[in-house]
Amino acid sequence: MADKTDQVMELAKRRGFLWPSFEVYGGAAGFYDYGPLGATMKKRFEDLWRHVFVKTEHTPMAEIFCPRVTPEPVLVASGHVGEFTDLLVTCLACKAPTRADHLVTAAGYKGNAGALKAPDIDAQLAALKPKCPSCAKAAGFTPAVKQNLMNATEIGPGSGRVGYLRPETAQGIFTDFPLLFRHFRERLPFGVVQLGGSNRNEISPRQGMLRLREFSMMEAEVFYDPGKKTHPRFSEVASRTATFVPNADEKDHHLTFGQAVASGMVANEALAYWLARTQEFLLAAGMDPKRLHFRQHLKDEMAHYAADCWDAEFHSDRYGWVECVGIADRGSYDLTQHAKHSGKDGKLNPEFTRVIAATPGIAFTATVPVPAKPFFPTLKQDARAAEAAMWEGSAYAQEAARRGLDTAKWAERNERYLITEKEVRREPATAPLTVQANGKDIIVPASAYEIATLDVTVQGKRILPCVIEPSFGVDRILYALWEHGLETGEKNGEAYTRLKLSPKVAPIQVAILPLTNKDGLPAKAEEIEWTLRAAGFLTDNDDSGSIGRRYARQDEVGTPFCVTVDNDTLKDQAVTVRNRDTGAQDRIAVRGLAEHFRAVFG
RNA sequence: GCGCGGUUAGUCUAGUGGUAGGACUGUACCUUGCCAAGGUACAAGCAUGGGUUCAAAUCCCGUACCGCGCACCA
Repeated sequence: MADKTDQVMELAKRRGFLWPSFEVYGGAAGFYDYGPLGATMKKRFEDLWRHVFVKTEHTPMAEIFCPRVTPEPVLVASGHVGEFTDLLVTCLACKAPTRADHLVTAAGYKGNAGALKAPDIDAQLAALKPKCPSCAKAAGFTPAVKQNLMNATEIGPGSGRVGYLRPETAQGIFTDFPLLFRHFRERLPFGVVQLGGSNRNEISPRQGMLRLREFSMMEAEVFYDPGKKTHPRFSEVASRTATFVPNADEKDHHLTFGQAVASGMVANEALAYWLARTQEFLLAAGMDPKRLHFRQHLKDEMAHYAADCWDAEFHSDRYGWVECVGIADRGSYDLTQHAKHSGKDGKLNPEFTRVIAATPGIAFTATVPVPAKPFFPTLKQDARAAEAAMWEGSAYAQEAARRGLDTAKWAERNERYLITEKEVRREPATAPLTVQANGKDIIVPASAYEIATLDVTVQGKRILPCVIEPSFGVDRILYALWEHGLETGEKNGEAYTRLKLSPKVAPIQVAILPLTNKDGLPAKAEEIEWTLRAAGFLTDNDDSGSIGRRYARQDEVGTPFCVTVDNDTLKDQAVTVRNRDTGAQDRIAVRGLAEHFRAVFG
């Protein structure tokens, strides 16, 4: 009993969309080749994504391309080196490495050894005293160490510099952030996208296209001022509707994106905007709207740094709801990590903390008590603490705090305003001042301090931008388009398959079919085909078998239009254009054919 | 990683130890003149390694790959 997945995979393999990689050598789990039609469709699909997320996006957007081989420190900072791990021990006698959980299980441990932490593994090994599978001696093992599950490699021969194939494309964008910020002329927001391959050495690749060891991603990292997670064009998407599954009740809510923000279901406007754009893209690519929803991560599923996270999920007959896009408000987590790890002496790398323009109109004037000449000799060891207390208790400091300005020059903050303080006046104090410092009241005599009046101007704010990340799994979505597009039924009592691919991603846009192989029709068909190719269309030319058979072939690979060349064509210079979905036929002049299709394909 | 099931042409499938069969697809020619018509011919297969046996697609063991469950899972 072939279910939809079987039908899709059978069709994909038979017609050149998708092939198991390296099959003549026995294959390799978790890898697929895109065949001629699949590769073309993938390319069109990615170009459609660029159209939505770069070309027609009002936020300034740019595409970059980074290497897949990534030096270890980058992935230490991102947390991947610490996360993708298994435990490994080494035999003290023969130095052969073994996976610790296997060893423990083989020695009789009941339960899930894979869930044991390193100290538990060590304890089990000490108790069970297993033999080394390599040398058969029970000589003991080294303590368990974490073995990373990323695909490791070397950078340079024998240099010992460790690298990994990246598990996501995002890190290249984050590490380039200082350069990108400059490229965008130091203004937020802006977005950077990357399309490319990533690798995860999955323990157990499963479910066809849904869990691969090498896969393609399309990721956008959109950087925002943390205080301004809005989008100027939100009104254009606010009235569109979608199905939301919030973590509060895990039920379907049919709402507009505007309502989802207003009700607080989606954390902020910018995030909701990217959800809407994601929906727009997926529907344009051909996903079934009834089989698409947005599911909010459960509270324990959400990473601790994520302010909010929604997955776009498509519904598959066999697999149920499948995540294919993750849209996360990642806060400033990634930039913070890279700022910390690439910084010196434990300080944030200033390359990652960015000065942005100030909000106008927050300059003010206020007074602050400042030490006069006798201050230090008078107060002696309490002087430093008293000075700080005077500053903190001043009208100036209180006004600054009220306005959210951080005036503490020594503060290690991710976010602070850059201010200039200009002293406009200084007057002698008229009364003693009492401050609390070092756990006691300290009286500062009037002779020991003066009153300074400061003009304060906010020049800008030093921040770590936060980021909203729409991250697309290419292979999963392509699978969804095949499954959602697949239409099986009967035609004249025979099984009939139609693949209703969106014209925007179909690998063949127009098939040219000479009605017969006589009377110069094939030559005419070829001439017409080349006209269309020259106009930029993806075409196929099929003169084999009956016309019905050829329509069926094209329907099966999702070709939206067939052009039939008949004997009349030679006389009237017109062809029949047949619509895949409706079967409708139009007579179109050859001369205007390219223009006709240009209009149809948009 | 553990467990269960599977692997025969491009695809689907028959085949309980004795020459691997069919359907569909494909290609060529004839035919056909707008929705998988017909004829003729051709091409194409037992995942892999070992074992048992006079003889293995078939029985046994290992491996790879595929699917499912469990485990794992930015």
